[in-house]
Amino acid sequence: MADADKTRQALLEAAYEEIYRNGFQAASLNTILERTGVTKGALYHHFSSKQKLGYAVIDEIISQKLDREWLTPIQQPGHPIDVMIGVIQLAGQQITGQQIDQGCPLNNLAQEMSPIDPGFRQRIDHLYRKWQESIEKILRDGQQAGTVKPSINPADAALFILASLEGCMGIAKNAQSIDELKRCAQGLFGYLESLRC
Amino acid sequence: MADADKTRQALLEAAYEEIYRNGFQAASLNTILERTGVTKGALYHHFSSKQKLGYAVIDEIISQKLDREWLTPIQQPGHPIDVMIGVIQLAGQQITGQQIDQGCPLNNLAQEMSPIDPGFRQRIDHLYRKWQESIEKILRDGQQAGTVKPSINPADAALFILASLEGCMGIAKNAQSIDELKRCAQGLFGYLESLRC
DNA sequence: GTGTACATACCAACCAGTATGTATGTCCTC
DNA sequence: GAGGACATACATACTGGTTGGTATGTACAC
Repeated sequence: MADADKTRQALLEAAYEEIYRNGFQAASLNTILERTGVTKGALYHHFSSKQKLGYAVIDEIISQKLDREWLTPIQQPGHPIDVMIGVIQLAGQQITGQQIDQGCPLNNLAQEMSPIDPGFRQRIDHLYRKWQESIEKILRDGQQAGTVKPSINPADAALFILASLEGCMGIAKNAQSIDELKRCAQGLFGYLESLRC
Repeated sequence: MADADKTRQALLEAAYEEIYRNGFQAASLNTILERTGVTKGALYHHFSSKQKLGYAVIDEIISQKLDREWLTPIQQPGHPIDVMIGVIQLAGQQITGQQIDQGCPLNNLAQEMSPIDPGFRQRIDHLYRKWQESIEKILRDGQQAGTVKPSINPADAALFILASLEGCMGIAKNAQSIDELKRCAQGLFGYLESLRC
């Protein structure tokens, strides 16, 4: 049974890579099978369709990535604005040239799949909502602690911060330029500073 | 020869629709042919490959759309911040539910194609650059006229405005919600106001 | 008679998905 | 504890459909 779990996990990780590289629709099951050494029978034993495999990649791989890289670090103590800038800058430092070119895995799937598959759309929406709420929460906490302007609406600001973040990554992805990402992030930092009390 | 031009134009417009709906890779040439009533021989007479057809859609259809909906309106006289907010609000009013769901045609192609096809990437980059420069120009003019803060860097601010705009549309696309687009745009307007002198 | 603007028929490659077979483990019965 | 019954976890081979692309033919204009 441990072997079956390992097979399933290998499929999920290879599927994530293949989808990240080519998008979901252009992702080839045969390529995933070649990369893992798993056979088609095994794949369809674990996932009843390509669609279900894609759903599982969001629910298990991408969801974990979001947790690890955003939701958890954002909860550290400190001034909300400083914490957010710190988390964004850390992510920016760790990013590779390849990752810049390939963009945000969640946003890639959102732009490709949300108009054509409600199952994808809902799953992505769920993750975006968690992401947004994590920002909203620390803004609200900051308002109570007197470190964030009380005049702003935390939910609306969180939405805009999330959108700008994805926008910056999208622009930098097309420009294939870490420098452009950092220039763009400076604009976001300027906005974040304007929320400071 | 007028007939040939009409055939070519019909192909470009149908290709634009098909690509807008499904993305470039999933766009079907056969569907484009069905919609236009043109035959495959005619298509390959005008475009030597699917790739070249895609390039032409960017260079001719999407480029014109950008001109008509952004570059031209943004040049109207007035306070730069007011002009930009006006143009964005007008676009927001004219948008349909279907357009919300399908997002920005240029950003869709950027996210899908930039990592896997340099020809697409360069063409999209060219349009993004024009877009950004149009914003940069009115900010710079505003600085000279004393209506925009002299402390900001117009090029960096323009980059962030463009990124936020695309980010807002991307988030609203996945949420399939005009309301979310407007809430997100409010955040952008807040940032724009902070540039005012 | 030569180039333009198509039309028709076809092709190999690839796609997701399936039908069938099998090795292995587990559980229950006697 | 031997043995049949059943489920799990695959492996192999195949299918029908679709894809972008091409080879060949033709009508017409200059």
